[in-house]
Amino acid sequence: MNEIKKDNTEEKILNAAQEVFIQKGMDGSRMQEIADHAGINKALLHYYFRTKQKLFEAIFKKVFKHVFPKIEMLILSDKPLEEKLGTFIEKYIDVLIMNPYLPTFIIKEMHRDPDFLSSVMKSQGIHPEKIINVFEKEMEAGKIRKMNPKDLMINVLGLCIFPFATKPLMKIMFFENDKKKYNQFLQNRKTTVKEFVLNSIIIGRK
Amino acid sequence: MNEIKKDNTEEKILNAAQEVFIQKGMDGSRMQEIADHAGINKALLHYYFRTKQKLFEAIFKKVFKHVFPKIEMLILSDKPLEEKLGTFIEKYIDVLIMNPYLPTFIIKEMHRDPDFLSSVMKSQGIHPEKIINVFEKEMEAGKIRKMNPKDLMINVLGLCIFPFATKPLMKIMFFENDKKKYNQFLQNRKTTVKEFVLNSIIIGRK
DNA sequence: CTCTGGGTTAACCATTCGGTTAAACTTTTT
DNA sequence: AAAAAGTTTAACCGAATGGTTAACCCAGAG
Repeated sequence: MNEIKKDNTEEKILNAAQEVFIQKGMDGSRMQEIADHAGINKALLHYYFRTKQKLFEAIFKKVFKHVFPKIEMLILSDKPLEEKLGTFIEKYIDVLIMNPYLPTFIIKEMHRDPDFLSSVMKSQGIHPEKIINVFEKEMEAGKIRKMNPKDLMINVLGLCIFPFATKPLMKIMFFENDKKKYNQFLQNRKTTVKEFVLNSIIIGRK
Repeated sequence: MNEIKKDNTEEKILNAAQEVFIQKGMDGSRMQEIADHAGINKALLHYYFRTKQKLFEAIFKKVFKHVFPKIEMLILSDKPLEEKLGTFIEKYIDVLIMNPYLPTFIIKEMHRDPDFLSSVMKSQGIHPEKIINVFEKEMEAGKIRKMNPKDLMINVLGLCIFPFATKPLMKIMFFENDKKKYNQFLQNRKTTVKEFVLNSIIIGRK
């Protein structure tokens, strides 16, 4: 019983905290609101996670992993680059469609406490060099246009993430605040971003 | 004297508020900190701008204009699209280099209060349709690849803005936290983004 | 010279918020 | 069944925060 109950409460707290923190950020969130959301007493929050800071860090670490999914396998596989990049873009946009507030949350909080971001990244072991190496090899082999591979990576990430990070603006500017139109646009992005990137980097495409 | 003094104080407040708000956001900023920054008393802040909300709105409106610079003239001029897009990207990245915290600020606050964003946009009279029309004409004329012009606009904006919005992450991931390397990268972006976009959309380029 | 009125300040107020305490309740151990 | 250990709650605390008040300062008008 103990186990089940404990897990249950801790999980309820984590879910509630994630929802509130992601929507309002560390500064905008209140412990009371998280407690209400989890259907428990505020003191219980402090019982499980002593301070707001500790609770927030738990959430941030948990959420951060989603932003850097296990893409390495994909990119490091032995399929042709065109295919690898294409599937990455599709899968990644799918992840973002499922977690649309994630980019904004990370962007907000990485500026608030860059040192913490730094420590989280170290503990996660993120190695862009591997992917960069793949790009470089393809360039040397004349498969794709020569460019700074860091630019390429950043461009792909930016094209995927940007519409999510700026959702309210996009919705107003381009889609008359229509949720459906905007969501359809995001779905299409899986194709359009792929096309845009591949057209740019694949030599002699079409 | 009165005039000078008043303008002076109001300006000092606006400058201080802008600096603090942009770095810490509405939620993370304290009226006391803004007062200290402006070298005045906290009560004086409330004397000039009755509430934190009103002060914040003044800053947001002021700052928002920078994000949507007067690009229309540029895009609507009669130069070839290639040149127009190129100069836009250069000028816009220059604006961002001068105001690097701007994108994060806007992203943060547009999520906190989308209705306010909406009202600000209406009052500013932003018309992406004009630019979209230009793109559509060029596509019909066979000058650039056919695609959703909204995607094109969003891609260009995203490629420009993304590295600024994610500065701490970028610095750690790609530039060993080295400010100079990162700044050099941003400078180069003016060229690399231009190349990336034009390679993708100009038919038969190179 | 004094009176007026905007600009400025110190002191204060009410509320909110993160965090603590002590007691009650529940489950596990002995 | 009693003690021990773990979980949950109501009540409370001190600091921080947005906002107010009342008085002060001082330039310009009469």
